[in-house]
Amino acid sequence: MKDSDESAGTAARSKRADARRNKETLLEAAASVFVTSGVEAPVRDIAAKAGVGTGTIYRHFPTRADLIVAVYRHQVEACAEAGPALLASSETPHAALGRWIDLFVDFLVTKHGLAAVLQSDNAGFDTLHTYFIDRLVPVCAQLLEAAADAGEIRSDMEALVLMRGVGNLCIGADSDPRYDARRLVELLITGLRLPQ
Amino acid sequence: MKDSDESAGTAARSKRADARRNKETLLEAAASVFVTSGVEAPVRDIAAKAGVGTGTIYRHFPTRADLIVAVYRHQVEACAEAGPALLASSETPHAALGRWIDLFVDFLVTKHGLAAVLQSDNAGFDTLHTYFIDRLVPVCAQLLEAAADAGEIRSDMEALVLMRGVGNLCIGADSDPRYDARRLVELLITGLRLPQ
DNA sequence: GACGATACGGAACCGTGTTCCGTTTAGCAA
DNA sequence: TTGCTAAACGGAACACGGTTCCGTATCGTC
Repeated sequence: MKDSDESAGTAARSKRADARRNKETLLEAAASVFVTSGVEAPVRDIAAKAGVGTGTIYRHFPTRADLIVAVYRHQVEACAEAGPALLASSETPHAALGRWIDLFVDFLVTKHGLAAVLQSDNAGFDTLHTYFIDRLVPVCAQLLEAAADAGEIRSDMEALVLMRGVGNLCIGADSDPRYDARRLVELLITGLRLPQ
Repeated sequence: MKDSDESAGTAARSKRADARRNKETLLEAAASVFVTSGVEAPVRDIAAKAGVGTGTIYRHFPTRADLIVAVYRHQVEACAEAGPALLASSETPHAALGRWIDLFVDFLVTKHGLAAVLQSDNAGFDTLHTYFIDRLVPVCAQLLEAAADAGEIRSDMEALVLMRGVGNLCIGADSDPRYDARRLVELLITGLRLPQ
């Protein structure tokens, strides 16, 4: 809640009304297009759906990645906030970790193509990388540390590596029904366990 | 060894000498460019390096993916053939599986960007998918079955899924030194183990 | 109602893979 | 050796993607 949330803010005087309206329209159009055509949908398609020119998109979102971030921000936040909650409510830290990773996988798998775009080293998606990493890695780290402290898992796995691994496993999970990302992730988490 | 291997063949009469020479030049140029710029290097770069026009590339290799397949065919073949060999020479099937996966990871990780391109659902890379899947999945399946029969691992993991998982884990392994694909793959294989 | 700042639209640009076609050349025959 | 033709070549042109630019339209204020 740092910007673009005008509903309760006292500031936000500078933007023109039509601009704010357009931004909202764009977010809805993008969300809708992402559902049907995947995250890799052409910018022009989104502009068309929203009934605006491409230039308008770029004024509101400097790059495609910013648009993606904006569309999914809420869900990423929810995922991030679920971490501590699960830790508090689960029997063991390892169970919390498992459930949290499950949430993360849910998120990635349901957004057609998001996982693939998340790892693309295509410069220009830096915003996307940075946002996901900055927001989620600390949460994952907390869960990992708790589980390690409880002696449930090995302590030499960095959150960043695990997150990227899970993210990678989710690539292509939608486009091929034979591929079972969730099971592989499960295996990965199992492999993390210390032979008690 | 079905075509393009003229050295010992009695056939191969139809192609003009310069064409054969160019194909060879192209393969070398592509291999060289792939090493320095990655598998995603522009076709034009490869053409330039080889000193030919882009049209020439497309006459020899109908699509970029065909060129990639041609460049790496030898190594994929070697990997495929290593499967049965490892199974015969290792103490246990699970050890053979581990070593074979290691070979596969070696291959993917050292080819800058190959893993990423391998999974891209970008139609047009079908050739690449098909070749890898057709050639390597049966080998992996054989290793998995042997290990399952020996009671070392769970028997409900399909080779295709495992291979794609391992492939996915290798994505981006080169571009970020903090990411440790090999360790994640190890974890995955560990997770496969039956609690003895 | 007028006017200046703000926002808009979409043509234009750049970098991809791929196709197309006029030009060149290898290889054979006379 | 010379001439001919099918094969191969080169690279301009096309399609398609993200992004930029700028003339035009609109908002909001005076």
